[in-house]
Amino acid sequence: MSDKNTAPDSSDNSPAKKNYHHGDLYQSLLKSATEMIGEGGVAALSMRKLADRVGVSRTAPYHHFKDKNELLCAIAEQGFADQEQIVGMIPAHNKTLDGRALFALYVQAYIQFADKNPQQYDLMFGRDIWKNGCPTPSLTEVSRRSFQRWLSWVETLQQQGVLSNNDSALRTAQITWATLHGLCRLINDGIYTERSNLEEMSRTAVRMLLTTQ
Amino acid sequence: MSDKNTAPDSSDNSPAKKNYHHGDLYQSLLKSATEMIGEGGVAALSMRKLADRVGVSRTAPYHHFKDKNELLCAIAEQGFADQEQIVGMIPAHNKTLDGRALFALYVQAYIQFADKNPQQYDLMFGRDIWKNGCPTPSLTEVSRRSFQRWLSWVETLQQQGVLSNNDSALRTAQITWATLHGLCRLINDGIYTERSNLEEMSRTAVRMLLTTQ
DNA sequence: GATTATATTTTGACACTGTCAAGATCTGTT
DNA sequence: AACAGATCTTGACAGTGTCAAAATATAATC
Repeated sequence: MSDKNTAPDSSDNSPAKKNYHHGDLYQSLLKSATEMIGEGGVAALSMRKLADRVGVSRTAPYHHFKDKNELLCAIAEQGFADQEQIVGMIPAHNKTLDGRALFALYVQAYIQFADKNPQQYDLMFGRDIWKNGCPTPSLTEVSRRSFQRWLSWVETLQQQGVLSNNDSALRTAQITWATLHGLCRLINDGIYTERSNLEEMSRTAVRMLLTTQ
Repeated sequence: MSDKNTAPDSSDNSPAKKNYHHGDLYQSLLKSATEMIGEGGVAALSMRKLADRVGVSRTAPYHHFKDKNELLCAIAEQGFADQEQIVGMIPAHNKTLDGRALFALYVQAYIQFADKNPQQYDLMFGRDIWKNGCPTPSLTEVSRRSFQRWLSWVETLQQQGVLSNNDSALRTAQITWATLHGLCRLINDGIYTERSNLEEMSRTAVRMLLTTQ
Protein backbone atom coordinates (compact mmCIF):
# COMPACT_ATOMS: atom_id res chain seq x y z
CA MET A 1 0.00 0.00 0.00
CA SER A 2 2.83 2.38 0.82
CA ASP A 3 6.27 1.97 -0.71
CA LYS A 4 6.31 -1.76 -0.62
CA ASN A 5 4.99 -2.42 -4.08
CA THR A 6 7.22 0.04 -5.88
CA ALA A 7 10.67 -1.43 -6.15
CA PRO A 8 10.92 -5.19 -5.52
CA ASP A 9 8.03 -6.30 -7.65
CA SER A 10 9.00 -8.00 -10.85
CA SER A 11 12.67 -7.11 -10.70
CA ASP A 12 14.19 -10.22 -9.20
CA ASN A 13 17.45 -8.82 -7.93
CA SER A 14 17.74 -10.81 -4.71
CA PRO A 15 20.38 -13.48 -4.27
CA ALA A 16 18.15 -16.05 -2.62
CA LYS A 17 14.52 -16.59 -3.49
CA LYS A 18 12.02 -13.78 -3.27
CA ASN A 19 8.66 -15.45 -3.19
CA TYR A 20 5.22 -13.99 -3.21
CA HIS A 21 4.63 -10.48 -2.03
CA HIS A 22 7.38 -9.69 0.33
CA GLY A 23 10.02 -12.20 -0.43
CA ASP A 24 10.95 -14.67 2.23
CA LEU A 25 9.16 -12.87 5.02
CA TYR A 26 9.98 -15.73 7.34
CA GLN A 27 13.69 -15.07 7.20
CA SER A 28 13.24 -11.32 7.35
CA LEU A 29 11.15 -11.64 10.47
CA LEU A 30 13.64 -13.95 12.09
CA LYS A 31 16.50 -11.61 11.31
CA SER A 32 14.81 -8.40 12.44
CA ALA A 33 13.42 -10.05 15.55
CA THR A 34 16.87 -11.26 16.49
CA GLU A 35 18.21 -7.74 16.01
CA MET A 36 15.48 -6.25 18.18
CA ILE A 37 16.13 -8.73 20.92
CA GLY A 38 19.82 -8.03 20.71
CA GLU A 39 19.12 -4.35 21.19
CA GLY A 40 16.64 -4.38 24.04
CA GLY A 41 16.01 -7.92 25.15
CA VAL A 42 12.95 -10.08 24.82
CA ALA A 43 10.90 -7.39 26.52
CA ALA A 44 11.67 -4.99 23.65
CA LEU A 45 10.36 -7.32 21.00
CA SER A 46 6.74 -6.68 20.13
CA MET A 47 5.02 -8.34 17.24
CA ARG A 48 3.68 -5.02 16.05
CA LYS A 49 6.98 -3.19 16.10
CA LEU A 50 8.57 -6.13 14.38
CA ALA A 51 5.97 -6.01 11.62
CA ASP A 52 6.52 -2.30 11.33
CA ARG A 53 10.25 -2.76 11.05
CA VAL A 54 9.94 -5.31 8.31
CA GLY A 55 7.42 -3.09 6.55
CA VAL A 56 4.38 -5.27 6.80
CA SER A 57 1.05 -5.12 8.58
CA ARG A 58 0.58 -6.09 12.22
CA THR A 59 -0.80 -9.53 11.61
CA ALA A 60 1.31 -10.63 8.68
CA PRO A 61 3.86 -12.39 10.90
CA TYR A 62 1.10 -14.66 12.19
CA HIS A 63 1.07 -16.54 8.92
CA HIS A 64 4.65 -17.58 9.47
CA PHE A 65 4.68 -17.99 13.22
CA LYS A 66 1.61 -19.25 15.02
CA ASP A 67 2.53 -17.32 18.11
CA LYS A 68 4.97 -14.90 19.57
CA ASN A 69 6.12 -17.96 21.46
CA GLU A 70 6.88 -19.80 18.25
CA LEU A 71 8.90 -16.89 16.98
CA LEU A 72 10.88 -16.78 20.19
CA CYS A 73 11.53 -20.51 19.95
CA ALA A 74 12.83 -20.12 16.42
CA ILE A 75 15.22 -17.40 17.52
CA ALA A 76 16.36 -19.44 20.49
CA GLU A 77 17.00 -22.37 18.22
CA GLN A 78 19.26 -20.23 16.09
CA GLY A 79 20.96 -19.20 19.31
CA PHE A 80 21.75 -22.81 20.12
CA ALA A 81 23.27 -23.24 16.69
CA ASP A 82 25.43 -20.14 17.17
CA GLN A 83 26.54 -21.32 20.59
CA GLU A 84 27.38 -24.74 19.28
CA GLN A 85 29.61 -23.25 16.62
CA ILE A 86 31.56 -21.19 19.12
CA VAL A 87 31.53 -23.23 22.31
CA GLY A 88 30.56 -26.73 21.31
CA MET A 89 33.57 -27.21 19.06
CA ILE A 90 36.04 -26.97 21.88
CA PRO A 91 35.84 -30.50 23.32
CA ALA A 92 36.42 -32.29 20.03
CA HIS A 93 38.68 -29.91 18.23
CA ASN A 94 41.79 -29.16 20.14
CA LYS A 95 43.82 -32.32 20.34
CA THR A 96 47.03 -30.83 21.71
CA LEU A 97 45.58 -29.60 25.01
CA ASP A 98 44.85 -31.88 27.93
CA GLY A 99 41.49 -32.20 29.64
CA ARG A 100 42.12 -29.56 32.28
CA ALA A 101 43.11 -26.91 29.77
CA LEU A 102 40.24 -27.80 27.50
CA PHE A 103 37.80 -27.52 30.34
CA ALA A 104 39.16 -24.11 31.27
CA LEU A 105 38.86 -23.06 27.67
CA TYR A 106 35.30 -24.25 27.52
CA VAL A 107 34.26 -22.42 30.65
CA GLN A 108 35.77 -19.21 29.44
CA ALA A 109 34.17 -19.54 26.02
CA TYR A 110 30.80 -20.35 27.53
CA ILE A 111 30.82 -17.35 29.79
CA GLN A 112 32.08 -15.13 27.01
CA PHE A 113 29.26 -16.19 24.74
CA ALA A 114 26.70 -15.38 27.40
CA ASP A 115 28.39 -12.07 28.11
CA LYS A 116 28.51 -11.03 24.47
CA ASN A 117 24.98 -12.15 23.68
CA PRO A 118 23.15 -11.57 26.94
CA GLN A 119 19.71 -11.21 25.41
CA GLN A 120 20.08 -14.25 23.22
CA TYR A 121 21.32 -16.25 26.18
CA ASP A 122 18.41 -15.06 28.26
CA LEU A 123 16.02 -16.18 25.59
CA MET A 124 17.66 -19.58 25.19
CA PHE A 125 17.59 -20.44 28.87
CA GLY A 126 14.95 -18.13 30.28
CA ARG A 127 11.51 -18.82 31.63
CA ASP A 128 9.88 -16.86 28.85
CA ILE A 129 10.12 -19.98 26.76
CA TRP A 130 10.60 -22.84 29.18
CA LYS A 131 8.14 -21.94 31.87
CA ASN A 132 5.74 -19.22 30.79
CA GLY A 133 5.78 -20.16 27.14
CA CYS A 134 6.08 -23.59 25.70
CA PRO A 135 9.12 -24.85 23.81
CA THR A 136 8.69 -26.04 20.26
CA PRO A 137 9.41 -29.75 19.81
CA SER A 138 12.22 -28.73 17.51
CA LEU A 139 13.74 -26.44 20.13
CA THR A 140 13.38 -29.09 22.80
CA GLU A 141 15.29 -31.49 20.64
CA VAL A 142 18.08 -29.04 19.86
CA SER A 143 18.58 -28.17 23.50
CA ARG A 144 18.43 -31.81 24.50
CA ARG A 145 21.21 -32.63 22.09
CA SER A 146 23.21 -29.71 23.40
CA PHE A 147 23.04 -31.03 26.94
CA GLN A 148 23.70 -34.52 25.73
CA ARG A 149 27.00 -33.43 24.19
CA TRP A 150 27.95 -31.74 27.44
CA LEU A 151 27.05 -34.85 29.37
CA SER A 152 29.14 -37.18 27.26
CA TRP A 153 32.14 -34.89 27.46
CA VAL A 154 31.79 -34.73 31.23
CA GLU A 155 31.87 -38.51 31.20
CA THR A 156 35.15 -38.42 29.33
CA LEU A 157 36.59 -35.86 31.72
CA GLN A 158 35.62 -38.05 34.64
CA GLN A 159 37.44 -40.97 33.09
CA GLN A 160 40.50 -38.77 32.66
CA GLY A 161 40.28 -37.85 36.33
CA VAL A 162 39.81 -34.19 35.50
CA LEU A 163 36.37 -34.11 37.03
CA SER A 164 35.48 -35.91 40.23
CA ASN A 165 34.16 -39.44 40.02
CA ASN A 166 32.21 -39.30 43.26
CA ASP A 167 28.94 -38.75 41.49
CA SER A 168 27.33 -40.01 38.34
CA ALA A 169 28.15 -38.32 35.06
CA LEU A 170 24.62 -36.97 34.92
CA ARG A 171 24.77 -35.32 38.30
CA THR A 172 28.23 -34.00 37.65
CA ALA A 173 27.15 -32.57 34.31
CA GLN A 174 24.13 -30.98 35.92
CA ILE A 175 26.08 -29.29 38.67
CA THR A 176 28.99 -28.11 36.57
CA TRP A 177 26.60 -26.65 34.06
CA ALA A 178 24.59 -25.09 36.87
CA THR A 179 27.74 -23.30 37.99
CA LEU A 180 28.37 -21.86 34.56
CA HIS A 181 24.73 -21.00 34.06
CA GLY A 182 24.42 -19.42 37.48
CA LEU A 183 27.42 -17.23 36.93
CA CYS A 184 26.17 -16.18 33.52
CA ARG A 185 22.78 -15.32 34.85
CA LEU A 186 24.08 -13.33 37.80
CA ILE A 187 26.11 -11.20 35.46
CA ASN A 188 23.52 -11.21 32.74
CA ASP A 189 20.63 -10.19 34.94
CA GLY A 190 22.50 -7.34 36.55
CA ILE A 191 23.12 -8.85 39.96
CA TYR A 192 26.87 -9.10 39.65
CA THR A 193 27.62 -5.70 38.23
CA GLU A 194 31.38 -5.94 37.95
CA ARG A 195 31.91 -7.41 34.55
CA SER A 196 35.58 -6.56 34.63
CA ASN A 197 36.29 -9.50 36.93
CA LEU A 198 34.74 -11.95 34.56
CA GLU A 199 37.90 -13.76 33.60
CA GLU A 200 39.02 -14.07 37.17
CA MET A 201 35.66 -15.49 38.17
CA SER A 202 35.89 -17.89 35.28
CA ARG A 203 39.26 -19.13 36.54
CA THR A 204 37.94 -19.53 40.06
CA ALA A 205 35.02 -21.56 38.76
CA VAL A 206 37.41 -23.86 36.91
CA ARG A 207 39.62 -24.34 39.97
CA MET A 208 36.65 -25.16 42.15
CA LEU A 209 35.14 -27.65 39.74
CA LEU A 210 38.24 -29.56 38.71
CA THR A 211 39.70 -32.24 40.92
CA THR A 212 42.69 -31.20 42.97
CA GLN A 213 45.66 -32.53 41.09
CA MET B 1 -19.29 3.04 44.85
CA SER B 2 -20.10 -0.65 44.94
CA ASP B 3 -20.08 -2.63 48.15
CA LYS B 4 -17.00 -1.02 49.60
CA ASN B 5 -18.71 1.70 51.56
CA THR B 6 -21.37 -0.48 53.07
CA ALA B 7 -19.80 -2.52 55.82
CA PRO B 8 -16.44 -1.24 57.06
CA ASP B 9 -17.33 2.39 57.36
CA SER B 10 -17.75 3.57 60.89
CA SER B 11 -17.74 0.12 62.48
CA ASP B 12 -14.11 -0.25 63.44
CA ASN B 13 -13.95 -4.00 63.81
CA SER B 14 -10.46 -4.58 62.38
CA PRO B 15 -7.60 -5.66 64.60
CA ALA B 16 -4.92 -3.39 63.17
CA LYS B 17 -5.54 0.17 62.09
CA LYS B 18 -8.03 0.91 59.37
CA ASN B 19 -7.21 4.35 58.17
CA TYR B 20 -8.99 6.57 55.74
CA HIS B 21 -11.16 5.00 53.11
CA HIS B 22 -9.86 1.55 52.68
CA GLY B 23 -7.77 0.87 55.71
CA ASP B 24 -4.08 0.26 55.24
CA LEU B 25 -4.27 -0.18 51.52
CA TYR B 26 -0.48 -0.37 51.35
CA GLN B 27 -0.37 -3.61 53.30
CA SER B 28 -3.38 -5.04 51.49
CA LEU B 29 -1.74 -4.39 48.16
CA LEU B 30 1.51 -5.94 49.24
CA LYS B 31 -0.26 -9.01 50.52
CA SER B 32 -2.51 -9.55 47.52
CA ALA B 33 0.28 -8.83 45.08
CA THR B 34 2.44 -11.43 46.80
CA GLU B 35 -0.38 -13.90 46.55
CA MET B 36 -0.89 -13.23 42.87
CA ILE B 37 2.79 -13.65 42.15
CA GLY B 38 2.82 -16.85 44.11
CA GLU B 39 -0.01 -18.14 41.95
CA GLY B 40 1.17 -17.22 38.49
CA GLY B 41 4.52 -15.49 38.68
CA VAL B 42 5.46 -11.92 38.02
CA ALA B 43 3.85 -12.16 34.60
CA ALA B 44 0.48 -12.79 36.22
CA LEU B 45 0.58 -9.67 38.32
CA SER B 46 -1.13 -6.73 36.71
CA MET B 47 -1.75 -3.50 38.49
CA ARG B 48 -5.36 -3.48 37.34
CA LYS B 49 -6.15 -7.00 38.46
CA LEU B 50 -4.46 -6.28 41.74
CA ALA B 51 -6.62 -3.21 42.26
CA ASP B 52 -9.66 -5.25 41.38
CA ARG B 53 -8.73 -7.95 43.83
CA VAL B 54 -8.30 -5.50 46.66
CA GLY B 55 -11.56 -3.84 45.68
CA VAL B 56 -10.27 -0.47 44.65
CA SER B 57 -10.03 1.50 41.42
CA ARG B 58 -7.29 0.97 38.83
CA THR B 59 -5.14 3.88 39.84
CA ALA B 60 -5.51 3.76 43.58
CA PRO B 61 -2.34 1.69 44.04
CA TYR B 62 -0.34 4.47 42.43
CA HIS B 63 -0.72 6.58 45.54
CA HIS B 64 1.18 3.98 47.53
CA PHE B 65 3.64 2.75 44.94
CA LYS B 66 5.07 5.11 42.39
CA ASP B 67 5.45 2.31 39.89
CA LYS B 68 4.82 -1.31 39.26
CA ASN B 69 8.57 -1.54 39.67
CA GLU B 70 8.38 -0.10 43.16
CA LEU B 71 5.71 -2.59 44.11
CA LEU B 72 7.84 -5.44 42.82
CA CYS B 73 10.80 -4.17 44.79
CA ALA B 74 8.75 -4.05 47.96
CA ILE B 75 7.65 -7.65 47.45
CA ALA B 76 11.18 -8.75 46.69
CA GLU B 77 12.38 -7.06 49.84
CA GLN B 78 9.90 -9.06 51.85
CA GLY B 79 11.23 -12.13 50.06
CA PHE B 80 14.73 -11.42 51.27
CA ALA B 81 13.43 -11.15 54.80
CA ASP B 82 11.63 -14.49 54.49
CA GLN B 83 14.71 -16.14 53.04
CA GLU B 84 16.88 -14.74 55.78
CA GLN B 85 14.61 -16.21 58.43
CA ILE B 86 14.77 -19.67 56.89
CA VAL B 87 18.19 -19.92 55.32
CA GLY B 88 20.24 -17.14 56.83
CA MET B 89 19.95 -18.50 60.34
CA ILE B 90 21.82 -21.66 59.57
CA PRO B 91 25.44 -20.44 59.74
CA ALA B 92 25.14 -18.80 63.14
CA HIS B 93 22.65 -21.04 64.85
CA ASN B 94 23.73 -24.62 64.89
CA LYS B 95 26.77 -24.87 67.12
CA THR B 96 26.95 -28.64 67.36
CA LEU B 97 27.54 -29.32 63.66
CA ASP B 98 30.87 -28.80 61.97
CA GLY B 99 31.43 -26.60 58.92
CA ARG B 100 30.93 -29.32 56.35
CA ALA B 101 27.57 -30.37 57.74
CA LEU B 102 26.45 -26.80 58.14
CA PHE B 103 27.36 -26.04 54.56
CA ALA B 104 25.40 -29.06 53.35
CA LEU B 105 22.47 -27.93 55.43
CA TYR B 106 22.66 -24.45 53.99
CA VAL B 107 22.76 -25.64 50.41
CA GLN B 108 19.77 -27.86 50.92
CA ALA B 109 17.82 -25.14 52.65
CA TYR B 110 18.67 -22.61 49.98
CA ILE B 111 17.53 -24.88 47.19
CA GLN B 112 14.43 -25.85 49.09
CA PHE B 113 13.45 -22.24 49.58
CA ALA B 114 13.81 -21.55 45.87
CA ASP B 115 11.87 -24.69 45.04
CA LYS B 116 9.02 -23.89 47.38
CA ASN B 117 8.79 -20.23 46.41
CA PRO B 118 9.80 -20.27 42.78
CA GLN B 119 8.01 -17.09 41.81
CA GLN B 120 9.27 -15.18 44.80
CA TYR B 121 12.78 -16.37 44.08
CA ASP B 122 12.46 -15.34 40.47
CA LEU B 123 11.39 -11.89 41.51
CA MET B 124 14.21 -11.51 44.02
CA PHE B 125 16.96 -12.46 41.61
CA GLY B 126 15.39 -11.90 38.21
CA ARG B 127 16.04 -9.35 35.55
CA ASP B 128 12.57 -7.88 35.95
CA ILE B 129 13.96 -5.85 38.79
CA TRP B 130 17.71 -5.86 38.37
CA LYS B 131 18.02 -5.30 34.67
CA ASN B 132 14.77 -4.21 33.10
CA GLY B 133 13.47 -2.41 36.13
CA CYS B 134 15.46 -0.53 38.69
CA PRO B 135 16.00 -1.70 42.24
CA THR B 136 14.87 0.52 45.07
CA PRO B 137 17.73 1.81 47.23
CA SER B 138 16.16 -0.05 50.10
CA LEU B 139 16.11 -3.31 48.14
CA THR B 140 19.66 -2.82 46.98
CA GLU B 141 20.76 -2.42 50.58
CA VAL B 142 18.90 -5.50 51.77
CA SER B 143 20.34 -7.70 49.04
CA ARG B 144 23.80 -6.28 49.60
CA ARG B 145 23.63 -7.21 53.24
CA SER B 146 22.41 -10.67 52.30
CA PHE B 147 25.43 -11.28 50.09
CA GLN B 148 27.70 -9.74 52.71
CA ARG B 149 26.58 -12.31 55.26
CA TRP B 150 27.23 -15.08 52.76
CA LEU B 151 30.65 -13.68 52.01
CA SER B 152 31.73 -13.49 55.61
CA TRP B 153 30.58 -17.03 56.28
CA VAL B 154 32.51 -18.24 53.26
CA GLU B 155 35.53 -16.56 54.77
CA THR B 156 35.04 -18.54 57.95
CA LEU B 157 34.62 -21.77 56.02
CA GLN B 158 37.83 -21.10 54.18
CA GLN B 159 39.65 -20.64 57.45
CA GLN B 160 38.22 -23.94 58.63
CA GLY B 161 39.50 -25.59 55.48
CA VAL B 162 36.03 -26.56 54.44
CA LEU B 163 36.16 -24.41 51.35
CA SER B 164 39.23 -24.10 49.18
CA ASN B 165 41.70 -21.34 49.93
CA ASN B 166 43.03 -21.06 46.41
CA ASP B 167 40.97 -18.00 45.65
CA SER B 168 39.90 -14.93 47.55
CA ALA B 169 36.86 -15.13 49.77
CA LEU B 170 35.02 -12.84 47.38
CA ARG B 171 35.62 -15.01 44.34
CA THR B 172 34.84 -18.16 46.27
CA ALA B 173 31.62 -16.67 47.57
CA GLN B 174 30.65 -15.57 44.09
CA ILE B 175 31.23 -18.97 42.51
CA THR B 176 29.65 -21.03 45.25
CA TRP B 177 26.61 -18.82 45.20
CA ALA B 178 26.55 -19.00 41.41
CA THR B 179 26.35 -22.78 41.69
CA LEU B 180 23.37 -22.63 44.01
CA HIS B 181 21.71 -19.92 42.02
CA GLY B 182 22.28 -21.67 38.73
CA LEU B 183 20.80 -24.89 39.98
CA CYS B 184 17.80 -23.08 41.40
CA ARG B 185 17.19 -21.25 38.18
CA LEU B 186 17.51 -24.31 35.99
CA ILE B 187 14.87 -26.03 38.05
CA ASN B 188 12.86 -22.91 38.60
CA ASP B 189 12.71 -21.87 34.97
CA GLY B 190 11.68 -25.28 33.75
CA ILE B 191 14.94 -26.39 32.17
CA TYR B 192 15.69 -29.18 34.60
CA THR B 193 12.30 -30.81 34.77
CA GLU B 194 13.06 -33.62 37.18
CA ARG B 195 12.41 -32.06 40.54
CA SER B 196 12.49 -35.46 42.20
CA ASN B 197 16.28 -35.55 42.03
CA LEU B 198 16.61 -32.28 43.84
CA GLU B 199 18.15 -33.65 47.00
CA GLU B 200 20.62 -35.76 45.13
CA MET B 201 21.69 -32.78 43.05
CA SER B 202 22.02 -30.78 46.20
CA ARG B 203 24.38 -33.41 47.64
CA THR B 204 26.43 -33.50 44.47
CA ALA B 205 26.77 -29.73 44.56
CA VAL B 206 28.04 -29.91 48.12
CA ARG B 207 30.56 -32.62 47.30
CA MET B 208 31.90 -30.68 44.35
CA LEU B 209 32.26 -27.41 46.21
CA LEU B 210 33.79 -28.66 49.46
CA THR B 211 37.48 -29.42 49.66
CA THR B 212 38.39 -33.08 49.43
CA GLN B 213 38.95 -34.18 52.98
C1' DG C 1 -5.03 -17.67 -21.75
C1' DA C 2 -8.97 -17.82 -18.46
C1' DT C 3 -10.38 -19.88 -14.10
C1' DT C 4 -10.00 -21.88 -9.95
C1' DA C 5 -7.48 -22.85 -5.71
C1' DT C 6 -4.15 -21.62 -2.46
C1' DA C 7 -0.85 -18.82 -0.23
C1' DT C 8 -0.10 -14.37 1.54
C1' DT C 9 -1.25 -9.89 3.37
C1' DT C 10 -4.38 -6.29 5.23
C1' DT C 11 -8.11 -3.94 7.84
C1' DG C 12 -11.02 -3.99 11.78
C1' DA C 13 -11.84 -5.33 16.20
C1' DC C 14 -11.39 -6.97 21.14
C1' DA C 15 -9.61 -7.35 25.56
C1' DC C 16 -5.87 -6.35 27.98
C1' DT C 17 -1.73 -3.63 29.88
C1' DG C 18 0.77 0.64 32.66
C1' DT C 19 0.17 5.18 33.92
C1' DC C 20 -0.94 10.25 33.59
C1' DA C 21 -4.17 14.34 34.60
C1' DA C 22 -8.20 16.18 36.85
C1' DG C 23 -11.67 15.89 39.72
C1' DA C 24 -14.10 14.00 43.80
C1' DT C 25 -14.12 12.63 48.53
C1' DC C 26 -12.68 11.79 53.00
C1' DT C 27 -9.71 12.91 57.48
C1' DG C 28 -7.30 15.57 60.74
C1' DT C 29 -5.97 20.35 62.11
C1' DT C 30 -6.64 25.00 62.99
C1' DA D 1 -16.62 25.77 60.42
C1' DA D 2 -12.99 26.15 57.17
C1' DC D 3 -9.08 24.63 55.33
C1' DA D 4 -5.20 21.51 53.83
C1' DG D 5 -3.63 17.26 52.75
C1' DA D 6 -4.17 12.57 52.08
C1' DT D 7 -6.75 9.26 49.53
C1' DC D 8 -9.48 7.48 45.96
C1' DT D 9 -12.10 7.58 41.27
C1' DT D 10 -13.19 8.56 36.44
C1' DG D 11 -11.50 9.45 31.90
C1' DA D 12 -8.08 9.08 28.71
C1' DC D 13 -3.95 7.58 25.87
C1' DA D 14 -0.73 4.68 23.77
C1' DG D 15 0.68 0.30 23.67
C1' DT D 16 0.26 -4.98 23.64
C1' DG D 17 -1.10 -10.07 21.45
C1' DT D 18 -4.13 -12.12 18.44
C1' DC D 19 -8.63 -13.47 16.19
C1' DA D 20 -12.01 -13.09 12.04
C1' DA D 21 -13.04 -11.63 7.71
C1' DA D 22 -11.93 -9.49 3.62
C1' DA D 23 -8.55 -8.38 -0.05
C1' DT D 24 -4.87 -9.53 -3.01
C1' DA D 25 -1.20 -11.98 -5.36
C1' DT D 26 0.70 -16.28 -6.99
C1' DA D 27 0.47 -21.22 -8.63
C1' DA D 28 -2.04 -24.93 -10.66
C1' DT D 29 -5.50 -26.56 -13.74
C1' DC D 30 -8.46 -26.64 -17.62
